[in-house]
Amino acid sequence: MMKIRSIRGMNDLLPDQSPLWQYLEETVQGLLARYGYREIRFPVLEQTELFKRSIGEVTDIVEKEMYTFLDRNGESLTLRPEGTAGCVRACEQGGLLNQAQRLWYRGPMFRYERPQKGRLRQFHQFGAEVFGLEGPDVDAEMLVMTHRLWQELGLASHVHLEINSLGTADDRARYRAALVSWLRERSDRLDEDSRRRLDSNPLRILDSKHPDTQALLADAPRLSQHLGDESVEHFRRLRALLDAAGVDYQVNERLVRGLDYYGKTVFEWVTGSLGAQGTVCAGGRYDGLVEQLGGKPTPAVGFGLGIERLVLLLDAAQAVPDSIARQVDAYLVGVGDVQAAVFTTAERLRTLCPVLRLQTHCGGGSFKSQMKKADRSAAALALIVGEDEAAAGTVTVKDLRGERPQQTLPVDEAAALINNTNP
RNA sequence: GCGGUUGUAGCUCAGUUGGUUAGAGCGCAGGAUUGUGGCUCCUGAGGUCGCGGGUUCGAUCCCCGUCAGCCACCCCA
Repeated sequence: MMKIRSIRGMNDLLPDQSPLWQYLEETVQGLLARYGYREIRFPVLEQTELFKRSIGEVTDIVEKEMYTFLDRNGESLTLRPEGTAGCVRACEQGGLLNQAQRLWYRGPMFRYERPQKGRLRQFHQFGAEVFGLEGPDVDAEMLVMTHRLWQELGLASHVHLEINSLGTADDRARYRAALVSWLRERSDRLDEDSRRRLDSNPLRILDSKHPDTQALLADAPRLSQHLGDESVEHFRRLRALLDAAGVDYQVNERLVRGLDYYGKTVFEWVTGSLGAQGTVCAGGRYDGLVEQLGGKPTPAVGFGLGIERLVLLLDAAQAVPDSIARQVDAYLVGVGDVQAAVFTTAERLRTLCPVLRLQTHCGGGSFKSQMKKADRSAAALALIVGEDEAAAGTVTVKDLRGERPQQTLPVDEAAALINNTNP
């Protein structure tokens, strides 16, 4: 019989990897909480229309990368390709947008793409969104916060920040017209993909990887010269705040981002250590989106952070903390016919040592093999209950990693010892 | 959707210019050591050589197809 495999690009997280994910998730969540962000959860599945209206009809995400299918009643549904649209929908529906909100979420996103390093069909993101604040102070706060994250994760030397301003919708429309007419006169020098984008999404031509196209663009009209006073001032103040906070950045005029709803501030944290998919965290301002989805005009900024990419980067940067290797603090073994005593001892210890991660050996086997398992578990302590201990109500505490001598103590005293010595 | 590359043990990989029982290291299980793990030594389990077809006396090896993984393009976190 044919074995069933997981769907392409949808990976399992096996237990050897999950401690690293937990470490990362706890670090990020802790940081968000320290900046006053609150968690929001919303479905993985939404009406297709939501994504078409927010991401943009002619973006690649909507055109060819969405997991879309018909529900039993004929309604078109889509597995979320990103979080912002659903977050806005949920906030609007939940009546949250009549005041400022700092929110975060985490979970799987889905895009029908060819998998490669750092890119999966089901991938996982943290998202943070702020509503009701015009910035640029919150824009800067987000960058200061993510900057702190890299420091806490030990990745500060592996990422750099690129920022740009896309201006207001009007600024962009004027620039788009100027760029398109300029490029059209030289369309014979454009690569095929870029020529196609002339009609669909001309700004994306700016960050084409094609060398000839990049060379051509050197003389093209510049977005920065089409920004209105408001956008220029917003960007200037953002840079001043970053300077004051000591956050290094590069202004990248070619940084345009792929989703239609961005305007004014856009940014990417990029690493060179991950191959072709070097963007680890990216986002920007989207002041028009809430209104576009039927709400009141509401300024907003947000970013997404790719968990898989961050896990890869932690490995590449050798920034995985040693502490996650130990998932069990103590391993309790039983010698002889002492099963009842094993359980009562273990339960007593779990009551008296509430933070102790205590694994009891099950499945029998020789004392020697049980000790071997205790060692392999990476536990710091082996706890031994033999016939003698069972009869006396004691337990033997053996330090597997350090120099402390082995001791046989009444269970309550052993618990006190463990509480005093175990981290 | 296009291109490149790789599929041999749980993992990392040897191997055969086509020839009997396909190997190693790590891991796993047991033992040397009947209440003490790690180090050492011994033993053992574990393989449709991705799948299907073809050539051949004979294919893990050669040919064709197919599937999957990886990397890259496009795009994005």
